[in-house]
Amino acid sequence: MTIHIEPEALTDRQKAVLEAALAAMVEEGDALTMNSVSRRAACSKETLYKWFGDRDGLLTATVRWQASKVHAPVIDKARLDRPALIATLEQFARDWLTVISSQTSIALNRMAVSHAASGKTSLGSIVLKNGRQAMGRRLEPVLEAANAAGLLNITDIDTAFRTFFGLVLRDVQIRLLLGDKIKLSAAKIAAEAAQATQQFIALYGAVNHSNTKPEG
Amino acid sequence: MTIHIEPEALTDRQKAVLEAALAAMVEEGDALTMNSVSRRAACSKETLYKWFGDRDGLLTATVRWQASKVHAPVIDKARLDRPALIATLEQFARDWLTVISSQTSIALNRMAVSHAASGKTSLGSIVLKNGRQAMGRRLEPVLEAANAAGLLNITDIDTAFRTFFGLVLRDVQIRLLLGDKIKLSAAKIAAEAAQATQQFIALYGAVNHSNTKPEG
DNA sequence: ACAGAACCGTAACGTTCGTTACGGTAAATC
DNA sequence: GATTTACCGTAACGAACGTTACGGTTCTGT
Repeated sequence: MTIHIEPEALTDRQKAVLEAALAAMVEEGDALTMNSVSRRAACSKETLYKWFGDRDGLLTATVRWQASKVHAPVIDKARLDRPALIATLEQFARDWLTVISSQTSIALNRMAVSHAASGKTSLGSIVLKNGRQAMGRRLEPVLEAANAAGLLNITDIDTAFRTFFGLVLRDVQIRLLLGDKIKLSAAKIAAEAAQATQQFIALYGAVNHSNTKPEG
Repeated sequence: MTIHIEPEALTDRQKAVLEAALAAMVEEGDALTMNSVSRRAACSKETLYKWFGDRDGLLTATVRWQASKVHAPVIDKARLDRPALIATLEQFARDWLTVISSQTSIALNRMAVSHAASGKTSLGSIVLKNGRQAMGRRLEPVLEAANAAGLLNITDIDTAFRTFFGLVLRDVQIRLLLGDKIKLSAAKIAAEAAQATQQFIALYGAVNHSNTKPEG
């Protein structure tokens, strides 16, 4: 029996427990046990079961809790000229790379992938909805606005977003998930974000005023 | 105790057992048991342990066995003009998308991701070496040849490959790993491969003779 | 034909871990 | 102050599964 608790309806104590579960996920991965979580949270296993039903409910609540914490910053489409568009895309790419390369994101994605392998796609769909899909919902209005402003020349918004997705993430996410040791400094993230933006503009920019090369 | 057996030194019977283990991976994921494998392979568990040491050894041998089966077709760099380059890149992208979207590849990558979460990076590095890295070793000579022939204008081969990686795979791999139901028909794969190639040429092509748009 | 090895099928062992149950404590409610 | 509620810590139960052991069968070499 899995219990559904909306993230908004969580008490402070419950949030603290989920935070402990999150830490356990990061450090132990899918091998985390109800014991280790209860020890970390300094609570009894009985409480875990009363609040979250079973192990699956605890994992789901933890993923939902983490998802609810990530708030997409609002992007202002007020004055959208070419420099503003570039700045927005770069910021977006930086944020994205930063999140993706965080230990928390890696642990959550690994957990969701493992669950998807067992037919339990609930975690997978949650991560998908709050990861890739949330990014799409957040960026697509910007692309549409840029399209309307004559800055971009996009016929299919979804395809354009998926292209931006590929240009930003490249092989980073899969390598991180597979345990490849990558050191992504802030400078490197900024450089990758700038390059991805440059390439995206080169592909979809309506008019290219600069002679920038794809790579510097 | 994990036993190492080179894939070339496997008997036919052992290959059949690993094939059964592979099928078990695809159908049961990480939840596969020594029992299910032995039942599938019609062999005794004692044999599994004698041949592969332990569960981890069996999984590793299975991944290595699958990896040894995938032979990278040789790409002829003899006559490399622009149409030949485009055809090569498209073929490469098609093959890649086809492999990535296969049930076997999905199961193996999921297994490796799960293992990486437990600190066991052996499977992850194997999959990485035979996936992303093998693709790089295979494509980079082509890019270098195209560069030398004046067809492409690449300063950093590795970065260019990672860009191609992103343009081809986009969000497909992570969505598949997370359990998203995507139906990738041969036609769709061909279209995506063509588009990725077109975009790659648009970014790195030395001279653009055609007025093709990034998407059609 | 016969000895030995290899292998199959099944049973048994031990551990881990999810789940439940229970006694004890502290705070809240009346 | 008594009672209820919520929670902690620990113990105990039961199932799943990795691992090992064993008797029976087939294959191999001589």
